Amino acid sequence: MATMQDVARRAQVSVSTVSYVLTGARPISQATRDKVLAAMAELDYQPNALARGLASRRSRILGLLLPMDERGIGATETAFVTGATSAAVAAGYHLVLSPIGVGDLDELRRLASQRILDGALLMEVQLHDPRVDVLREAGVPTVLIGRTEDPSGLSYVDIDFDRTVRAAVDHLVGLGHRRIVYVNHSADTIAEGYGPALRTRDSFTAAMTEHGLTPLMIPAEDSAASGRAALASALRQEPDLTAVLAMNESAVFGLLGELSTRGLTVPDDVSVVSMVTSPQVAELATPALTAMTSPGSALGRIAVQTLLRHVESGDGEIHQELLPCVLEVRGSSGPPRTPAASTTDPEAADERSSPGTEAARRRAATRRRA
Amino acid sequence: MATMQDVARRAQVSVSTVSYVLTGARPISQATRDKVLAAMAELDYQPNALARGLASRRSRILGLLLPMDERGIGATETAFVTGATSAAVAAGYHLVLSPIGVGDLDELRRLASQRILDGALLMEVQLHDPRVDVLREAGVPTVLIGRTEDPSGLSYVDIDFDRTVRAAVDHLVGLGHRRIVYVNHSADTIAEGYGPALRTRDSFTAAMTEHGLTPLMIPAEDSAASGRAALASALRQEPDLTAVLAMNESAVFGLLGELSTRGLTVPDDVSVVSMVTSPQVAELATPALTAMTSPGSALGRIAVQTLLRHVESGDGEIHQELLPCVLEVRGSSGPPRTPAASTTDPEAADERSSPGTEAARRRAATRRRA
DNA sequence: CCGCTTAGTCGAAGCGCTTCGACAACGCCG
DNA sequence: CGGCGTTGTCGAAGCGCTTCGACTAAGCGG
Repeated sequence: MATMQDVARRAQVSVSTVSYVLTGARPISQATRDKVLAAMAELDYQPNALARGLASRRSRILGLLLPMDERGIGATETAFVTGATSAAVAAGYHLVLSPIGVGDLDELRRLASQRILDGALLMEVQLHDPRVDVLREAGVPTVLIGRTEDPSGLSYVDIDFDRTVRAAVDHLVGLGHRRIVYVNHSADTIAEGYGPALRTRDSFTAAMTEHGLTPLMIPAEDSAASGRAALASALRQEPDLTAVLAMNESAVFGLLGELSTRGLTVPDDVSVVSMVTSPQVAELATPALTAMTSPGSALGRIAVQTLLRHVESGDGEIHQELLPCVLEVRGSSGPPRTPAASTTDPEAADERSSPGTEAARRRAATRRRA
Repeated sequence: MATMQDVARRAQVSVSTVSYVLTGARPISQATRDKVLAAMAELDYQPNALARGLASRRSRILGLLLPMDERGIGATETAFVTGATSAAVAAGYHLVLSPIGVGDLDELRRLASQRILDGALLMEVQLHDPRVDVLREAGVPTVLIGRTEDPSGLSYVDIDFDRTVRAAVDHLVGLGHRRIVYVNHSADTIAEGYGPALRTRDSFTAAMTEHGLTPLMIPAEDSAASGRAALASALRQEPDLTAVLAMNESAVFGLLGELSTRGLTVPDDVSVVSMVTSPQVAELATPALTAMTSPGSALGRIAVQTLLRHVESGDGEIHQELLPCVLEVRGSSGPPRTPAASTTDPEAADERSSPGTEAARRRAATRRRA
């Protein structure tokens, strides 16, 4: 493995000159630069990142702290990661993921205090996230993906849950739905301070109230079984419901199963809209789910650029940005059968639907199997 | 940030003594050790990983090279990652994930030649994986998760696809199925050299043949739509099929949707077994999928231990190990309705099933909605 | 033509740690 | 009791790089 010494010798210049060619910290004449670059190429020289980091006090490594629960990493997070990675690489940094959640504070402390990371991106941020304090104590510049309860003084990027929920509600209300139930994460998750669950709950309540409708929220664990239970509970509390808005990807599938078990069709009897769901997952369902798609890749890019600004300018000004999810209408949402009669004959319901719509087409397809 | 100098001064010993306390490279008396440890605690000393790495030529960082396609990381991979992480941390190493696929060879080369990693774990290994060569050239010890076509001279851990497929086939044959179709990944994926797709294909053919049955394999893209198409194609080629074995998680859901659309029930009309599928995903389906659960966490642990043996012993002997997935019977598999008549009256089919089995119970539950 | 800035290069001093050789002090053996 | 292997500690020499001060050679306005 060639060192800078070798390059310098071969190019007949001093080590510092080679360094300046690499870093651009001082001007180097074109002739010298060419000699040095040629020597590097011939020796297949690669700078030793550790030595460089030690001398410059900058590792050029960014950490993405990404809790991994047993469910894995969804397409949304993946988009975020790829967006962040390409932004980091473009800036000459490495982006490494570390599966560190709020439970692994010791490992985080090690990572942060050992000066391995120039900066950190925090995913799955909780309202009171101890990781933020650990990083601050260690003096590691940080950008949050999500928000703590009081994010003042912290840079973050996050989904604009308020606009997202409102867009979803508007979509359903626009289709004619009045009885809409919101399936959220579990009560425990909410109590534990999971921001998205809280924020969407509040926005849902506000949006429904503004439309003059009564908000009904049902919590559900992140499991299919719990989704089934949630639907049962929803139908008990609101037998006339015509639409479900869900924040809980795992529960949605159970919910769809339960609808089918009860002989209710989607979207004829009940429309289903899933929040913050990737196209790939939405397409798994039959019919495919109308969903709010998250701007994952853009969030990742913005987060890295913000972080680098902090890293390179020794803590620049804070930057806070919210991006909404965009509505993608698929087969699971359509006009309600009739405002009050959810048990009407299917043929009758068909009469009042515009025959050319996607929803109508799907409904017809679904009926074929009856 | 305190340095080793500070600790040495405070403990009234030399820097090297402090170092020996930390590394244990030479014996230190208990009294001295205590003084040093006390000083470290008082100063909240954390060694600088970069300096340590530079001096010792060992970064104590292991890389997990994990391609991220748009679908994200499944529960299987997650289990692997957590298993690997805890093994690494237990050994005093950091384990960082890097989303590097076969397309990011340049980034991999940077990472490998810059001496940041002591070793690498390679996931989603292809039969001819260029990453292996890059790592070998850079002299980075590597353990594969999966296998290249000719893995001689390389350490790896992998799923024992042969035993896994045979277990799945045995399960179905044991239930009485004779017409079993295998839904694999796409022809492109196979052509591209995706090991699991090839190996399971071959094992399926062998297992079926040994049972005196005719193997039928249908390729499918990793999407629900393609799963639907695959089922349609399967029914065209083998109208009497009673069971589907699937290697393709995304396609399974489309396949289930298509079964339902055609009025075929699971497992009454068709049994479905999914390969290398996590319990979490299996539970998303209705009924929950009988599946082969991968030994993810154990694979991760073994991989790291193998890698560390290479790292610490300057390339020890190679280690190759295969672990099978274990069968978990859920609601999607049961005895076939009748060997030849797939359109028989459901009540008649019930006559010949053992009434106490889980499968029978589920079938009864399913029929309730008719 | 003089002093001044600017471009271009070099040497040396670290960055914070590991590791090697040296050495003192201590039993322990015959 | 003299030589010898252990044990415990120290000082110094790096690891491969960045960066600072210094120096030379132009370039330039007055």
